[in-house]
Amino acid sequence: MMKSKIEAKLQSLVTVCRSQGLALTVQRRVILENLAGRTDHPTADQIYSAIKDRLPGVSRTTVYRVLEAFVDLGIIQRISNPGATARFDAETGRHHHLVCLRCQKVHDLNSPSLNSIPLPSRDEAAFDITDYSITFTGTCLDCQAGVSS
Amino acid sequence: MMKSKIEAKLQSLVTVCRSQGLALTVQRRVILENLAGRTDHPTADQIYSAIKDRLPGVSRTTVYRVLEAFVDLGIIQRISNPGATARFDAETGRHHHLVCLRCQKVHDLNSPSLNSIPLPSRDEAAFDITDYSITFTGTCLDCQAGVSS
DNA sequence: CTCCGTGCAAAAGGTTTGCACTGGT
DNA sequence: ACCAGTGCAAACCTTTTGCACGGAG
Repeated sequence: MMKSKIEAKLQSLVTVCRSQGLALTVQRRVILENLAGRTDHPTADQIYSAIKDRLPGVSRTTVYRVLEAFVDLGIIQRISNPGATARFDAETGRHHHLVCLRCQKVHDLNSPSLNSIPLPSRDEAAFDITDYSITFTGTCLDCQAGVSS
Repeated sequence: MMKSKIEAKLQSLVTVCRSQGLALTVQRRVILENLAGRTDHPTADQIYSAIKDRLPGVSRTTVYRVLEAFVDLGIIQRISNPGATARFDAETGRHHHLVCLRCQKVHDLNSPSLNSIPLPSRDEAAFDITDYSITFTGTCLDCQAGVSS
């Protein structure tokens, strides 16, 4: 029953690959299976470590490439902001961010109503929450106007 | 009037430095002034590029070190998840994340009430929002239990 | 005067790229 | 058989670290 989630993922991989004419390689299957089967949010390298036993000779490069392909296909998600380089903000109060998926710019959003959403309880989250920030993703008006390639 | 925000930041820098016995160097002032004066969320390198005219001979290293110091002092904020390495998630539906500031692990949080917060309007945000994700920061129960160094 | 902070250079990740080969369709 | 996908090695980019000098407190 927990397994069906993994299988659903693998199924969508099959479907997407078929429709896009992409190769359904062992590497892709194993990588997706591994990622779908864990609840932490591994880095590429952690996935590499986890699968290299089952897939001897697999290379780190492949893991990176496969993960990137999956993200493009919408099968998996990359968390952290795009570009993965640290960004800094002089605004230290609680505020939120609008990340443009096209140009990757980050805009601030101050909205009082968003600054007091009900926090999950310590018990519900199994976590001691001290703060939060909402990241909205979408397209900024500039990018909508100048529709480039 | 817009300038007072920058000055307030510089003022807090002065205060903090005094109270902590830290040096109030030109580099620190210029870097903070630059960051406080822009609304994008620059990377360390973007700040470096911006200030190297006004501060010839400044090194990238210093920018990194100063920014890190500011983050520690609570004067500025680092956005993107800690560690800055990309993490992947097979869960593509809307869900939220609990990031432990101590061990940097990322946990999922599914909470129906958080999945339907009122989105800012397109006009309010000047942005076409397609999705969002809330990142809660704090300490996970494991880290609270095993209080390590 | 004493250290903290800086600059340089080099190291240390993490990620990407070029090229030849292998394997899926 | 063809072309996408893979593996390897090297390149690349961002960030960190060691060490000696210079300026702030």
